[in-house]
Amino acid sequence: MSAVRGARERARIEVTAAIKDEARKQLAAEGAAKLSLRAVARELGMVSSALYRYFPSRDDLLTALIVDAYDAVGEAAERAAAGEPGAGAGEPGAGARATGARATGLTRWVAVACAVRDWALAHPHEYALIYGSPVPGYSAPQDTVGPAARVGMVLIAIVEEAGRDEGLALMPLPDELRPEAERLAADVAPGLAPAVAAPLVAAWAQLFGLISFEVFGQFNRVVEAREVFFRRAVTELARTVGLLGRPG
Amino acid sequence: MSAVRGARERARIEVTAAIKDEARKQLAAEGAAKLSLRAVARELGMVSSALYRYFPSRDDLLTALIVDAYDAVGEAAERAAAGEPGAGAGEPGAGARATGARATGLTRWVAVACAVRDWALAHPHEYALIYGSPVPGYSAPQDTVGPAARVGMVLIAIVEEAGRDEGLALMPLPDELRPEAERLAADVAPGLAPAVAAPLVAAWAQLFGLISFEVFGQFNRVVEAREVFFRRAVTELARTVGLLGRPG
DNA sequence: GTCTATAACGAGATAGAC
DNA sequence: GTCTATCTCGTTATAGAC
Repeated sequence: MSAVRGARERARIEVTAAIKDEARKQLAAEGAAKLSLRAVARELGMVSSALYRYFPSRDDLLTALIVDAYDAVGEAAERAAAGEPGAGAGEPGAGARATGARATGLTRWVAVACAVRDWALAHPHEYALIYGSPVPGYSAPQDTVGPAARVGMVLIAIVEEAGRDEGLALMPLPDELRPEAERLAADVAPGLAPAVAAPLVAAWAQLFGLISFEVFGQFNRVVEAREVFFRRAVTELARTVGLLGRPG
Repeated sequence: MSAVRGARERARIEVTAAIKDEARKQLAAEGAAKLSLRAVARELGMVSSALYRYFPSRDDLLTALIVDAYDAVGEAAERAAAGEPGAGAGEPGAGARATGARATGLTRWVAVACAVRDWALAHPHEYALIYGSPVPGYSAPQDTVGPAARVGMVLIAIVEEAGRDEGLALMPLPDELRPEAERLAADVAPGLAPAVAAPLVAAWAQLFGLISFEVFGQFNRVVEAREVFFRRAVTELARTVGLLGRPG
């Protein structure tokens, strides 16, 4: 009985994964707006109504893809922040680990930025799904806000820790921004100094501006040495959130 | 005879404009991926084959919409840089004109950023068309690169002029970025110092990162006081391209 | 209970004959 | 330009296999 349920659940998980994989293929080929349950079913050799056992509607399938994408980029960011390898040139502590020293806030910041960029370049269509134009007629449910926040949380944690361990070199918070900064800090990261909340959100948006321009082709015929350019830009970005120092 | 041709040409211009207007409506309703010549024709009371006398293909209609959008945001940026009103809170020289003084580089920079943001918020679907996810199956022809460059050219001109009139306070150009910066400066703005080219392109991308996050909904439940936050962020951004000073 | 298949609905796109 | 026959789509109801 429990073995049967185990087998059923395993089968269910496998079919669910197959549906999402096929849907991701269509995402790449036709775009999110044209994602079609029938086409997915056809390609899988199923009948369209069978898909409704796994996803109650087309929008629910889209939501699952969006959550998966946010989770994938969030996990890449978390691994990079923790100093795990895999991102290649981006991981922090490549030199510091040898000497036993902890990676600095700046190094971790750049590592996370590079990890997010690497993921985006490797999965441009999933990146477009979450950071590109909204899908017409689709409105994201509450389920997406947690996964969507993961990358931002990683950046917050880096700056928070660096503030404790190394101190931050911040611009003074302008008066006109004080109420917003205090609300933001309280809302999103209790314990974060209001003076760092506003620059941090700005740097977060600006980081994805750099990545979006590269992934969406705005850098064609403009920027050629993209990785070195990106590393330089996000290092300067780190300075605006108070993370000082020059890269090694 | 020439009067007849004049009337014909006037009619052609009017119909072309009507087609593009209807196409823009569909852009808003269904997204660029589902833009269909047939639906546009139906809505205009024409037959689909008649549209082909105005646009040889769906992609040509898309290209026209893209060029129009780049031109519209480019013109908004150029007007703001020239100190023309219309953007509301953003125009430079509001105080300086009264005293007869020229707007500073920083003031003009912020004015351009605000004008681009205002345009984007007023035309979110056209903004998505040019700065959002690429349209699947569509590849932009050469005709779009000129209009696409207009906003960037405005930013370059502001920094160039400020460099002549006020001087710039720049970070030193790192060696690893020197070849790219020199190529970029030579390619895109002869006469621009290589040390400013790289930060300028980065600031350009980051500016659109701020706007995209706002237009695409990433700031929902995160940033509430969006205009004051935006003005602050782009002012700080101006500092990274050597435009110094605090806003008035 | 869990799944798949058949059939159907209303709406819309599409291709081709006329 | 028009009309029609044939596709697609999301979604539901229903019946039967395991």
